[in-house]
Amino acid sequence: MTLTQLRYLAAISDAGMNITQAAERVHATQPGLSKQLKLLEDSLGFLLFTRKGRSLESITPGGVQVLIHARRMLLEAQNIRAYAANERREPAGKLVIVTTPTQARYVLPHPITQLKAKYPDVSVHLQTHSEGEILSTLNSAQADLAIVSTSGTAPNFGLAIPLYSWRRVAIVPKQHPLAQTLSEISMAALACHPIISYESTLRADSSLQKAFLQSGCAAQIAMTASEVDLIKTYTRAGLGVGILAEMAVSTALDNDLAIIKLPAEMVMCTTWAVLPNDRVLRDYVLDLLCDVAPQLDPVDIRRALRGEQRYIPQTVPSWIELTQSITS
Amino acid sequence: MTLTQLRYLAAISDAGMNITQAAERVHATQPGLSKQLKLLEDSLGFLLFTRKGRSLESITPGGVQVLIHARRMLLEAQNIRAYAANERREPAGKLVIVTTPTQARYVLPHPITQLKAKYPDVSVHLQTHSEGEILSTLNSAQADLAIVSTSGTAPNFGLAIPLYSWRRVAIVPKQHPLAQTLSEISMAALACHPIISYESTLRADSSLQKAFLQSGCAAQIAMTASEVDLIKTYTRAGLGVGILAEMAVSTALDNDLAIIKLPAEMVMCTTWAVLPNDRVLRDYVLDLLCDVAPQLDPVDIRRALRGEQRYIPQTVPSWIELTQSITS
DNA sequence: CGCGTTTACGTCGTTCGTAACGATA
DNA sequence: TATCGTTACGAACGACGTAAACGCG
Repeated sequence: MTLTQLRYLAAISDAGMNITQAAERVHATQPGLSKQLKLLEDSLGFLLFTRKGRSLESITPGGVQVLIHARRMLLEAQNIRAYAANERREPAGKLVIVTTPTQARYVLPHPITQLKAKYPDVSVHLQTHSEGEILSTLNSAQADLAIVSTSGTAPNFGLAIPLYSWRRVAIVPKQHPLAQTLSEISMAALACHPIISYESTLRADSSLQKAFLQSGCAAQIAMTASEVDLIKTYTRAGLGVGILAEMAVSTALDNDLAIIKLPAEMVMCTTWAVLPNDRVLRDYVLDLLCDVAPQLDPVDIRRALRGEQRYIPQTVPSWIELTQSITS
Repeated sequence: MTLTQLRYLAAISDAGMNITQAAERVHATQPGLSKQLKLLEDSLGFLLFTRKGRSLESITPGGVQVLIHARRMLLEAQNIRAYAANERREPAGKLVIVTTPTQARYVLPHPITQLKAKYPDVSVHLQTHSEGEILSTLNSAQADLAIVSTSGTAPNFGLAIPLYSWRRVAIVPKQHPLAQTLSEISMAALACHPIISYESTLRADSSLQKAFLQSGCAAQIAMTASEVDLIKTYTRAGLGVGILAEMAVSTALDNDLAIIKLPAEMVMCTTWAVLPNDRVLRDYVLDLLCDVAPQLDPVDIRRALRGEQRYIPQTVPSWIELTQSITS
C-alpha cells in the first residue's frame, strides 16, 4: 500500500470508475493506474471494484471504507505539503473559493486584487453557486474556503468565521416617487410597490418574507432573478423596487439609482468564511480573509483549525464600517 | 514524501531522536533512516530536527506540525490494513489492552482465553496501570482499547462503552466477628473496624470516602495496597476488614473469607471499554468486548467509531447478572 | 471497429544494505 | 575508544511508459 496507489484509487473513484480518464487527471498512463490498482487489491486481499467484463462497474462496500481512510490520508498529505510550502515561502499555489455571485462580484474583487499583487503566482479559482449549494460544494470539491451569508446562525460546517454584517437596501430610479424618501422606508410603504429581488426570497423562511410578515404586510414579489445585475436592470426599467444587499450598490456606479435604507424589521445578515476543519491553509488564504475583515487574527484561526481551541469571534464589524475604514 | 519516510520520522521521534534505535524498531538499517530523513527534509524544504554536531538534538516546531499530520496518516494506513485483515479473515494480529490490575486478573482471563481459543494467532498484550494513568496511556501508546472503572460518569475520551456495573464488598476471615453478618453491613458498623483497601481510596474524592462521609462516619483506613492479593492477605492476617471489588472475590477460591454486602451508600461503579475514535478495530477486539458484556452489539460500536451515529448504550448489566448468565 | 482494460517487456529511478569514514564525548 | 550519524557504492527491486493483445458494445 503506497500513497500513489491510494491517490490513484481516489482518482478512479472521482472519474466514475473510468481508469483512462483518471489517468489523465493524475498525469499518468492508464496501464500504470490499472497495474497499481491491481497491486493495491492484491496487497489488501479483496476487490475494491466490481468488474463487468473488463471494465470497472462500481466500488465495493470494502472499497468505500478503504476510500474513506485513503481520502483522509491524502488530505493529511496535502496538509503537510501546504505547511511546508508556507514554511519555505513558496510563492506559487492554488486557491479555490466557493461563494455566491454577490460576494464574488462586489466583495471579493478588491481582496483578490490585493492577493494577486502580493502573490502573483497563486492561481485563484472562483466557483459561484447559489446560497444553498455552497456548503455541499465545499464538502465535495476540494475548495479551500467558502464565503456565504446567513440571516441567522452560523453555518453548521467546519469552522465558520463571521466576516462582517450587512443589511439589505432598496433601490429605485431617481425619478421614482420613493426616490425622495429621506431616511428609511417602512415595510408598510414598501408593501405598496412591486418588489424585485433574489430568487431565494421566494422561500417562505427568507428573511425578506419574514420581515414583511412581522410588520403585518404582504410583499408583492414582482420578479426574482439570480443575478444582481438583472435586479438593477429591471429596477432601472421601472418595474418595481429592487431589494438587494448593500454591498451590491455604490453611489458612484449606480448614480442613476436612489438608495433607500430599510427598517430594522429587515434583519441584518452575516457573511461568514467557512473553512474545513483540520486543514492547513496556505498563508495567502488567511491574508485574503484578513483583507476582507481586518478584525480577524490569523493565529486564532490557525489554532481553531488545528482544534487546539474554540474559535471566539471578535466583534463583527458592519459592511459600512469596513468600507469606511478602507476609504479613510 | 512517502509513507516510509513518515513512518521513519515517527519512529525517530518515538526513539527520542536516536536514529540507530529507531532503525531497530522499524527493522531497517540506520543509514537507511538517515538518508530517508534527509530526503524528506529536502522535499519539504526545511529541517525537521535541530542538529547538535552530527546528532539530532530536538524536533523543530515545523517538525512537530508535520509529525501531527504524519501520525494521522499512519493511523489511517493502519486502519486500512486492519479493515483488510478483517475482510480476508486474517487469523493473526495483535491486541494491546491497557487496564487495571483487577480487570486484568479477575475479569479478563476468561474472555481472553475464549479469544485465544478462537484466534490462536493473535498475540495479546496486557498493560496494567493505575486507574488514573490508563487514559493517558491509551492516548500515547498504540493500544487498541482501555478497560477502566469509574464510580460516576463516562471517561471523557474517545468512545466509552459501559460494560457492566459492580459493587464493592467487604471481606473478613471466617472467624472474624463480622463474619456472622447475615444481610448487609451498615457504614456505621463498618466504621468501627480498620479498613484495608486500594491505594486510590486515599483520595478525598474516592467513592469509598464519600460513602463514609455521607453516612456521617469516618473510616479508619488501616492500610492500602495496590494489589488486590495484598488486601486479601492482610485481611486473612486479621489486620482489618478488606474492601474490594466484587469481581475480585469468589466463594470458591476465597472460602476462608466471609463476603459481606455493603449498603447502598457505597455507590455502584461502572466498568467501561474505552476505544479511540476513528479507529478500525480487528474483529477479535469486538469479539472480546461482546464476550465480556453480551449486551453489546458490534455493529453499533463500529458505526459509532466511524462517527456515523452516537453510541447509545443498552441497559448495563451488573457483574452479578453477568456471572450468573455464564454459569447458567 | 472503437473504446477501455489487461498483459508483456524494457528502461529508468529508487531503495536498501554493506562498508568505510567522520565527528563527538 | 565507543557511539552515533554521514557518505559511498553496488545490487535488487519497483514504478513507469510503450506497444501489443483482448473483450465488449
